[in-house]
Amino acid sequence: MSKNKQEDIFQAAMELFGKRGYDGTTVPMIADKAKVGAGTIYRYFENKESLVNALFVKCVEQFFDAIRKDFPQNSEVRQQFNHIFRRMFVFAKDNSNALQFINSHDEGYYLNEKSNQTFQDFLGFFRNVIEEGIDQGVIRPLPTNAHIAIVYGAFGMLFSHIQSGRMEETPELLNELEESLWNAIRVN
Amino acid sequence: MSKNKQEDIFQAAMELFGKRGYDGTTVPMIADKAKVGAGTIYRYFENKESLVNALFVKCVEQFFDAIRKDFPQNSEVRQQFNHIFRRMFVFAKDNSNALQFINSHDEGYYLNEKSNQTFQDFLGFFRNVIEEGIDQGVIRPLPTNAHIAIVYGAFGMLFSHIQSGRMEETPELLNELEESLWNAIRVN
DNA sequence: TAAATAGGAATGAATATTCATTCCTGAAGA
DNA sequence: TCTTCAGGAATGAATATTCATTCCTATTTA
Repeated sequence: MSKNKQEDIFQAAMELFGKRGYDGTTVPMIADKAKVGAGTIYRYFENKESLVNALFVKCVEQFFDAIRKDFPQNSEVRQQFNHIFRRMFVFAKDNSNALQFINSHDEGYYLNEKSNQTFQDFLGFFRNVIEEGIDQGVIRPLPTNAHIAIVYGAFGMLFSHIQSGRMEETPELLNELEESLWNAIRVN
Repeated sequence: MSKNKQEDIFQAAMELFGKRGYDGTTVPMIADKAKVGAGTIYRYFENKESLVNALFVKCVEQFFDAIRKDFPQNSEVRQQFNHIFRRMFVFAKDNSNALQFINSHDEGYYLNEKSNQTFQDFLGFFRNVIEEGIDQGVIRPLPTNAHIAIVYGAFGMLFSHIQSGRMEETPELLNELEESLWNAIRVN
């Protein structure tokens, strides 16, 4: 029997929300998977919406921290890009449920102000790196959001293909993918 | 008063599913928006799941047709890429609801065999072009799914940014984006 | 033993689906 | 030409089910 029920609920909700979506997941489903009573969930969260928001913030912050940790603030932009790219895939491998949950919920109508802000802050980190790159003339002078969409959008679908087994993740492939995406945003 | 109720139902469902997801959309919501009685929906579709599947197949086929039409079968791969890229954005502009619906439902647990197959056939079209490009030595020799994920994944998030107004679509930007994505997949 | 925690059956609201009825349209009859 | 009528289409209230949330009891902890 687990000691930390809140964490059990988070894990169960993350998996179910990630696979079936927010509205496709019922509270009793979460309770079953977490091996707690349905009522117990309401001891830890005010309601289903609070749960999904708390979980979203938690997951995005984990992802954000994983990327920020040891970030080479004073290195070349190319090196910073390498850091971000690698950390994204490491996080994806270690926390595939979290990532699947984030990617399928970041536009949910049930997300509150804090959740949306947290996600914006996360993307803001990429924004800074890209703007720095544009200023230095190493990244193409396009709207920052365009570069973010290319890199993060591609990453999302790459992850989904790896996750589902339609593609195999190897160190060599990762090297190639990093170069592909860098080629997309760099000046020639 | 509209003449074609089935089409009214399709349109309403497409918008609502696209914005709120399958489980977040109720049948009465669809009926209201389509301006038909709730029961009428069941004269045209066996149930909610049949509706979402019929709609998914219809939308993907429309998207597929829009891209296949006038496809330059005998041109260079670079030219074929140009064709696909442009058609995707034209379709996105003219059918934003359809595209939003497709992109948010292509992994839904409620999709049946036919829906999944239709989507795979659609991606298969890209696959052929990319494989041809790899054979000719103009596209990098990576798994085809990797290239598809990069291009289609990036496209999906670019569309989402344009759609929501976070980015403005201009002819110049489109030219740049096409080049960015081609740079991602081409050999250097 | 008192207080806090957990459980899960009970509840009421919301939802998908059904169905008895009404509404239209166009043909038949006067 | 006007009226009647048949049958398919449409409706939305009614039903059966599912769901989020509550609440009372049992269990654990201090």
